[in-house]
Amino acid sequence: MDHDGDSRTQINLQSKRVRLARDMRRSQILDAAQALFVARGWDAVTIADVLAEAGISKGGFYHHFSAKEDLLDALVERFTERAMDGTAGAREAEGDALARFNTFVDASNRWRAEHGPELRFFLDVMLQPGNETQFARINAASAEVTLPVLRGLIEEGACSGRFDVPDAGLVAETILALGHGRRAALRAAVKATDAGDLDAAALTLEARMAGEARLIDRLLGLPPGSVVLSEAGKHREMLAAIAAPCGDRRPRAPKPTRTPKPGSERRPPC
Amino acid sequence: MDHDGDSRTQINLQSKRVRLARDMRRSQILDAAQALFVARGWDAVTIADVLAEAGISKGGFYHHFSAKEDLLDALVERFTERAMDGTAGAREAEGDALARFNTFVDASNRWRAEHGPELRFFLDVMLQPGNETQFARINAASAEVTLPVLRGLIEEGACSGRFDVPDAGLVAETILALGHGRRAALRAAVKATDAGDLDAAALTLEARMAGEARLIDRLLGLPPGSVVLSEAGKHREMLAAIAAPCGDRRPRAPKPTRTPKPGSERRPPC
DNA sequence: TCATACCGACCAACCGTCGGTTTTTAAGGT
DNA sequence: ACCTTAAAAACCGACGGTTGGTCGGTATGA
Repeated sequence: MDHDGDSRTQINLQSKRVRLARDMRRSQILDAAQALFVARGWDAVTIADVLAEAGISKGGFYHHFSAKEDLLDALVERFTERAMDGTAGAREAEGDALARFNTFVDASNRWRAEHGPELRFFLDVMLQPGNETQFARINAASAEVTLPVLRGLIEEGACSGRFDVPDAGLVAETILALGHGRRAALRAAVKATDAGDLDAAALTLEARMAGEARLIDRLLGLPPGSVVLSEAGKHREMLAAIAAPCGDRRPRAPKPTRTPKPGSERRPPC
Repeated sequence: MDHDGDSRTQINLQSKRVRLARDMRRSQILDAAQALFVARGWDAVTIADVLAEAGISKGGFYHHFSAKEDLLDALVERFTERAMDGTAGAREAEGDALARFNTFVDASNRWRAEHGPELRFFLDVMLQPGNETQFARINAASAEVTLPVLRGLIEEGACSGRFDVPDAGLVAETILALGHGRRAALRAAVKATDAGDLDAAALTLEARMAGEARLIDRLLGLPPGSVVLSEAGKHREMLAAIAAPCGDRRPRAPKPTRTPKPGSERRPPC
């Protein structure tokens, strides 16, 4: 590398930044990055943006993360780690297979309700165009954790004769896939809730969940009404929890992909 | 950037490149891009790569496509356009709802078998890390086309009393989601086939398809064995069609994400 | 005093633009 | 018919500005 070699000799004079413990800085950077991804999306957020938001230099950042991608991995890991704790206790519930199944569903629903804002991030942001990569990873990580649990539950029910299932793995996978499609419905519901139409949104969601429950009944070989995905009115409060926690609306990033405007302004007034 | 600033005055002397009709060049570029994406993945392919592969200049490229993203859109459009023609005829089949359903499934299976190489592209490439964006688009476009058809078929069967279905849309969505999960299985099967273990791969696939069929039976409220996803041995020949058409193995792009090696070589010897 | 958190100037590479050139097509004049 | 002229479209490749990532070096807590 042969460039002007003497400009580097200038001495750093304004290092007023504090020195933090490793995990502190990491999570601080993670928080900053997550906030930015929420507002703008993966591609539209540059490393420089994260640097500014976190208040750290480039060198500092690359001391903790090896690449922009690494940021995503860490984000996913943090999320799934937290999510696992939420539903881990439901594994050793009591009762027969069906009761345990319903308990598990209820636990994950409850966890979802309690983590509204965070969920909104992975619900709202991941689905906006340009974030498919993150979404896929989150999804894969999530499935990797929940699929074995679900399959275990179903297999157990099949062994005890409570369920009538030809292939537990396939059924578990299908149920999970069902939830995958639900995201779109949830997204629409959140949107409607934001627009003030909570009742209609809750009703629609409730209908979908009821439909799903009946499908799962069939998949498990149970009479209709066995599986209960939600008590009445449960989704209303869940929607309320997920819906925008602050009064301010998001900036509505109008640039899902890379900005092709090199003119002067690069970012809309947030 | 201070390099020789007057180099522009040199006159282009070697314009030996032929001039092609609009659609010709477009599809030529598309072919080149597709081949590269197959080999390396979305992020690892630069515009310059496509330029070189297609034998066209940057200006020429941007005369036909507005951005790299546009390339993907065009690719998706071209694919779905071709795919639609393949199964369009199956819509007006004869017989009762179940027979029509089976015909539809059979038609799409047949189409899949006939377009092995192309399918392999969307199967093999889209699933490699870093291609989630394309995969999501392909998937969305595909669903947008096939979901209404499937739902129509199911609704019709529900009206005629042939099917027992609470929510046709939900069931259609679930069946489609089933196919989504199947991709992973197919991928594994293709891999096994490449490794020479065609029999085992076909057997595994056959088992999965049988399981799926029984699930769909339940979803549609039919007795077991009604839905037929494949005649015996059908998957063997399909696998054979999909499996690598050429004897040479792909370069196995070792850099799914951006290459952080600025040393000297940027691309491994292909 | 030694590891490590941290800094910021720098670099290569990339995408997309721009002024310009060449070829084709269309129009008009004779 | 033929030539001339003009507009349109295909095509070129050097350049600008931005981005992700590197590197030598500094500061600080244990």
